[in-house]
Amino acid sequence: MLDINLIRTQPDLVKTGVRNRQDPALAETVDEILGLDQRRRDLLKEVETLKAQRNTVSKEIGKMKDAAAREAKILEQRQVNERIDALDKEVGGVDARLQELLSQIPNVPDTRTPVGATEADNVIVRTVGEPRQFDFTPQAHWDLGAKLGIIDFERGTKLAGSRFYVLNGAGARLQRALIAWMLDLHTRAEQGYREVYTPFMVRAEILYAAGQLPKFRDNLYHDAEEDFWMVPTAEVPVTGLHKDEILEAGELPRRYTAYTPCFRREKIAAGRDVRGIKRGHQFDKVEMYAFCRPEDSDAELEHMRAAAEATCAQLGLPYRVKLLCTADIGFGARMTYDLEVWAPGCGEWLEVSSVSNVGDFQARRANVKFRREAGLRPEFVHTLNGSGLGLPRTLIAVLENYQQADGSVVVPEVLRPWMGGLEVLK
RNA sequence: GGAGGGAUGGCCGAGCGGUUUAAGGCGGUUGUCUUGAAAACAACUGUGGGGUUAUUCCUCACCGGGGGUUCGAAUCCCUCUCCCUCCGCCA
Repeated sequence: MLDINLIRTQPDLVKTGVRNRQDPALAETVDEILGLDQRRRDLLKEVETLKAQRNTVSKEIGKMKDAAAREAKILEQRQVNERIDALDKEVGGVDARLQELLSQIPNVPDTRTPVGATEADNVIVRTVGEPRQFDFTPQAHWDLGAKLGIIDFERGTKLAGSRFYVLNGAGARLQRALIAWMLDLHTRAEQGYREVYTPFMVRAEILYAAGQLPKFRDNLYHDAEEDFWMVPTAEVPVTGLHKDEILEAGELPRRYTAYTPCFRREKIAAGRDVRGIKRGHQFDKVEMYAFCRPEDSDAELEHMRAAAEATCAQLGLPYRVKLLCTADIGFGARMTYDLEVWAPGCGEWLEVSSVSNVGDFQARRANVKFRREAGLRPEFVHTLNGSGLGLPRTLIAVLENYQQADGSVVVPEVLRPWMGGLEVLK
């Protein structure tokens, strides 16, 4: 959610933003918002004057002794109340429309976000690590995993249908090792994230606060009976953690890391990426999240990007860092880095992390503020989120990068303590 | 699942149709006193919106959320959420 004040004072900045996001029609929405905002303020002026009068008159009535005069005053006030009701109704209508339109306007891209027309205009910032040279043809994880007996696609389908799988034995343990190792990495002092375990089902209002509703309703799983919503990412419950709170300036930045399963319908992508474990309705992810002061969010983005990079680097996976262009950044993001790891078996770069500075866009919606100093007005915090990392794709990259000619897979050194010392999956 | 009791400012806690401009207390900030601190005393101390600006003042809304009754609602009615106590069930 953008600040109405920003739209009021710098409409051209907002319009340029939506054009750069390749959504020029929204520029007209900005104009409609400006009109509604003016109308709203005009109405408020009128109705509030009337309400001030009513408050005065009501007090007078309370003190009146003469019954006839009192009755006359009450009748008179009834007339005024009709006008107030009508105006209130109109304000309500204007307000609802205004909120609806306002919620359709995406965040203004950061000046450093490259302007681009398609995802082809994303900028590769750097590539780290050399893709390994194989003296045999590397297998894709769906072959590798099936032959090792650690990924069972048939039984996954039996249990829940397409896009589901079962991790078996060392495969299940490898994923658990990755999760535990990642959480331990992010909670170390130099990264500074606090581990939290949150509900995996939340109320609708938490999804509104995180910006998932109403826009992404179709991608969410929902229990109608209890009105519980399955989280599509840990970003949702962690954003909600400080909903309607005013934080102390001294406790910022607040960094959180959380492991959750993520549940997504993936309707839009039906038919794409059906093979393997790259995209499913249920996947695990370790997420990083930060609440910070506005002036610190640029640095916080780099800190989080570095934390995500460290995860890839310490696993020994070749990866590259992409700076997303205006056409490809998410709705709430001002600036986003994507991290992609190389998967030699399926022969593609897999997005394992997306690290974004959301500015005050989400904080405004979730109403998370901080107080700079005692006595000063609370201000909105900035929030950032990033994966650290998504599990299925990291698992793919580990299996495919560490495979050997005989179909066995070497366990990356850093994971061995969580694997009971196991060195090779075979 | 059943029965009952609650939700009021940063915290505690009164108010249960009209001098409430939400009492009182605690905490906090500032000041007086003091070499300094404490104590005492005094003042100030919520959030959001709109207007105004001689930067100060005016105004509206908010007593868990939403809706209603009324000239007037923290107070009455409806509804939802959450918390507590007891019973039942249960990993």
